[in-house]
Amino acid sequence: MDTKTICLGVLSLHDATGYEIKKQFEEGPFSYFYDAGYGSIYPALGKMLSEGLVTCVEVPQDGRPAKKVYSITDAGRDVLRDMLHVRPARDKLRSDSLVMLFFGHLLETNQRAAVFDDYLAYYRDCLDCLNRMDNSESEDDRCFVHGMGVAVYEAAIRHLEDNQQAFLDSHNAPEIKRAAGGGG
Amino acid sequence: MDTKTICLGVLSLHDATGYEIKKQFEEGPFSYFYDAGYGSIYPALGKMLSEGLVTCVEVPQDGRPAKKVYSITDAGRDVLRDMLHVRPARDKLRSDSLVMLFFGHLLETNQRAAVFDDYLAYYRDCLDCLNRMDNSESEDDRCFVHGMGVAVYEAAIRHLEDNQQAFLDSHNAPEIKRAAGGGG
DNA sequence: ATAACCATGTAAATGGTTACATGATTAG
DNA sequence: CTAATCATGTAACCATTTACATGGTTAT
Repeated sequence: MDTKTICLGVLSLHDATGYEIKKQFEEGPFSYFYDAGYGSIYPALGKMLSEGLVTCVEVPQDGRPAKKVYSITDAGRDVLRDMLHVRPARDKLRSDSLVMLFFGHLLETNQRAAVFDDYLAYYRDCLDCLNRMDNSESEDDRCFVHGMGVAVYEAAIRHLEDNQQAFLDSHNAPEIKRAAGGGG
Repeated sequence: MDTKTICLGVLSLHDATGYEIKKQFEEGPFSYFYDAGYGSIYPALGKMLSEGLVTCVEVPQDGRPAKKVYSITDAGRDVLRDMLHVRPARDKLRSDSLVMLFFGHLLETNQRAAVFDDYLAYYRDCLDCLNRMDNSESEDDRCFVHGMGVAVYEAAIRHLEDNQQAFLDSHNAPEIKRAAGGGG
């Protein structure tokens, strides 16, 4: 599943410019499970235009470069449908922050705490972002996926909050850890 | 954070072959937040060998190609430490399955149910895999990250289980949805 | 027989990020 | 004045995936 497919998906919901599609990945319902930068969106749009999967209307604007509003075509809808019929790849998560926390013993105390705090703040932002979204107009599909993101972010935040003190303490006083632990 | 860094991380815990490193990404504690194939692991190991970050001992075996057991060097530990001091990139999740469920209305009823079932089964496998792991020898760092994976997978599974019926029903009978909903 | 596991590696192709290039408007 | 937002696009670089290449052992 590449940038082309996901752009086609966004356009199947409503017309959009490349700029607006990016915002969907940043602040919209896609933010939980997909991301793409301008460097992949614009070329994808251009390619699909040449393939007849989308059309484009240039809307001149005062003082700004013309907006290019893309719309999906019937051929585009067919291709999107086909793309949704291939076996999905497994989910792929890559988390540099978790790598760092995993090797937390190699960091200084304050560095480790900073990484932890930033990570927690980051997840809170993600959750806020999902919660800010107006879901009242959404189909059930979208509500379900949105709810999945909320559930996962909440679980992550809860784990971070519940274990923050223990995680940071354990590095500072390893002897105490052994003495305090019941064992078994 | 690239394959080199994460391989170095694995080797900082214990010596390993490329094959064994891959297994760590598949079934080990890294499975939640990192993945890499042979196509990136072997070249990374070769490059690090030439840079003096790791050493390699060839262990001949009966009937099989010689095992190459890699060990991290002091220079390797320094580089790893440095790599852990750059600002971490944001987490990146890519989920084809959620894209499919998001556009579930474009799939046939049985296809949609199949994607859903496979996704739930996949998450259960992931959770089982983490739970099978022996964590008793692990440091607190590792336990914390392991616990994060468990918490997130459990939340995802709960959401999938709790909403499966409603998700599938909503597509089959959209009129009923409207009639049943209290609104507001 | 067949599949899965052990074990390594390369080359081509794909895909994505980052830096570059441009430039007006609006809010602080 | 500065930063952010709106708005598009290319080129170079980087990283990863996939297919290819090899081949014995063990379990079903």
